[in-house]
Amino acid sequence: MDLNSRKFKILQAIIDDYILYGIPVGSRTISKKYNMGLSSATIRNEMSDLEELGYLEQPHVSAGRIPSVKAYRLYVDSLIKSGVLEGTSSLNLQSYFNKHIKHIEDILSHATQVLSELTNYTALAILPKDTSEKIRNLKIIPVTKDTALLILVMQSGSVYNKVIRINSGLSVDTLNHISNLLTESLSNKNIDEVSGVLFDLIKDLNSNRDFLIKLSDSIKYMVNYENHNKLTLGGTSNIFNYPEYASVEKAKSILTLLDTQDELVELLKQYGEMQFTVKIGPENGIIGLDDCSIITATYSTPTNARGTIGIIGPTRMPYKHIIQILNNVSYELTNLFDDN
Amino acid sequence: MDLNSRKFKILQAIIDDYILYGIPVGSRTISKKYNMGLSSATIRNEMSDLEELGYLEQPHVSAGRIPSVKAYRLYVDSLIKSGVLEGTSSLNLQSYFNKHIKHIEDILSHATQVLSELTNYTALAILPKDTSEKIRNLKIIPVTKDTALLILVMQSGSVYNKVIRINSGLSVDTLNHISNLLTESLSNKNIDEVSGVLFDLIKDLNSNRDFLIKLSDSIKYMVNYENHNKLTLGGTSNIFNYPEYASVEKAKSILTLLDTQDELVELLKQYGEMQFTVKIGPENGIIGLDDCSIITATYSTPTNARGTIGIIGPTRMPYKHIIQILNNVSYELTNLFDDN
DNA sequence: TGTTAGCACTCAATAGCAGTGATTGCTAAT
DNA sequence: ATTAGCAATCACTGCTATTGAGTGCTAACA
Repeated sequence: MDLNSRKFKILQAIIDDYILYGIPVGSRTISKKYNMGLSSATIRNEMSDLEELGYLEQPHVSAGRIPSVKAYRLYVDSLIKSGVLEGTSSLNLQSYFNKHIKHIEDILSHATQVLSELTNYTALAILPKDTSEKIRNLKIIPVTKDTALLILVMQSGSVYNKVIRINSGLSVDTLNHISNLLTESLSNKNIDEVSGVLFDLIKDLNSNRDFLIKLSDSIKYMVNYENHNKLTLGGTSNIFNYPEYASVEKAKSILTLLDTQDELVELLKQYGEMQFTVKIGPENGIIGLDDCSIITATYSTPTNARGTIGIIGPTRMPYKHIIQILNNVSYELTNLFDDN
Repeated sequence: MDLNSRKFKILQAIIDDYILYGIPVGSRTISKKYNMGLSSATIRNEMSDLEELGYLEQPHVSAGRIPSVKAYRLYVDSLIKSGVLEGTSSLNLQSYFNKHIKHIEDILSHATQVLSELTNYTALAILPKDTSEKIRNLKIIPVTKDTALLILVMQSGSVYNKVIRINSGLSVDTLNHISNLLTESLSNKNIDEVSGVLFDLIKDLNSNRDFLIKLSDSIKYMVNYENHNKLTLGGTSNIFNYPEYASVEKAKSILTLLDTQDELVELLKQYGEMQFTVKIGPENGIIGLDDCSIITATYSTPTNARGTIGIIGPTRMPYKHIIQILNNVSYELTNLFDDN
């Protein structure tokens, strides 16, 4: 027994119906609504086979059947193979943004907002992390007697800042001097080059050794960790639109996850390797998220750094529709950055 | 008929019991558990009076009674009068923070986290807004041909940054020049003085007029609006700990509110006028938030700018406990800033 | 006059139960 | 290979009876 074309058609009909109504689908429904030219009894036999093959599940014996994760997976794979990811964007994301020039953080926050409105699911995204991005400018501004502010501006316009402790022996002029020296020697260098450059500088200067080492660490820390462990969220409360999360425990578990962020950030980072991912139910690997699907796409900045944007929702999800929207949004997002 | 001391004692017992268990309280419960030395019948009579006075409500005739907003208000007022706000903090917030020097944003975010864990409610806070805060440093860094980054550092170490459009006629050197000039003339000035200083500068320079005006607007915008319209949240999913929000619509409405932020930000700003506020149920004035209480306290930074931190939860709330915790947290928070 | 015991009454909540209907699996006929 | 027919299953619905926590009222009591 294998999955012939008739079985596939029936399975598809069941998935479509279940996605639409969210209640178990019976043989009679398929026979009548999806005019297959087959009686309910025949469908019944096929459904029994499909269950044996692992594509369908039965909540209880007198209920209809619901698609399994395996079925969704088949469905999504065939969708993607059929070219749902192609086609130009009918969406003009640009029009959703006002004309102010914005930071990437603002753009992304806005994009998740838009995405959540378009899909009615919760949207989530992470900022791109670009180790090859070049430093543009560096400045050390004294704040108190023994603290200063380290400000780092990247070529893309990203700004990082961090309070650092300074040796009280360092005068404002010295700091200014170091600041200028560093801007000069670090500009157009990327993060991986910082250590090397500072090492050379230490040799030349032969003073302020500890301070420069600490600076180097701070710079690396800022660029590598700050911002890149933070989820951008949109439409958090959309979760409640679905009967799957009508029970408070379910909703709580997912909202706690969104609150905690860490696990999801890791997931998105991981997914960022792929242009497009669809993780159905337990495929995402997070315990307690077995009945959620996560769909992600990557977007890129002009410097070719890649971030991830996606949505999270119940396993029962109009995959085709959502995939198209997400595809468009990530495409438009990339465009938007190019223009800016 | 007025609220004599016995009635008050009974009312207090009812409130205590209801806060603890969340189910309507009957006369027998009070008579037995709170050994008043009175029979249930007597309590019954008193409860009937209390209902007439507006302190109690009956969900239905054969249920017990629950405290009204008026009752909670009386209870909280008497708590505050009895000096619950005094007494030193037994809490050492400092120990919750690691030893890294942090930005105020990080500290506040951490503080809401701690507060939500201590109270089991959702904590919310806004950053202080200090119009008297002085500018320390200003820098304009070109990013693309026609955009630049405006970076503003305040005396407190707060950093604002914004992408601005520049006239392509402006060279890097000119920008640098303007940047230095502005740092010189604006440092130690507060926001209200920016317009005046720039006006004088325009007269002297007699060029780049439009650019300087735009800069002045940008500066004012950054300091006045950025950051100050953003809620810092902690323990969002704590809402689900309470049977009051077991229904999904309830939970959804409050989470949507937290999502939207605007209304709550306005509220907190307004409450910032007071050292301490307890708004019970409809007293907060937000529609759809009739059955939530909001308790806030102000904290202050070394420059005497005041921010607001608080919690939001169901009307049934252990006010005494929460007020004490919040009082301690705001006190410790203020201390923390002083040390830093 | 305030307090209390007693009692009838109310009503939400719960449990039990029968009926309904959607759906299945199996069998026998086509 | 397909289908009609049928018994069996079982969640769901709606009805009824029961329970029990609670009230208000009245009459007796200190």
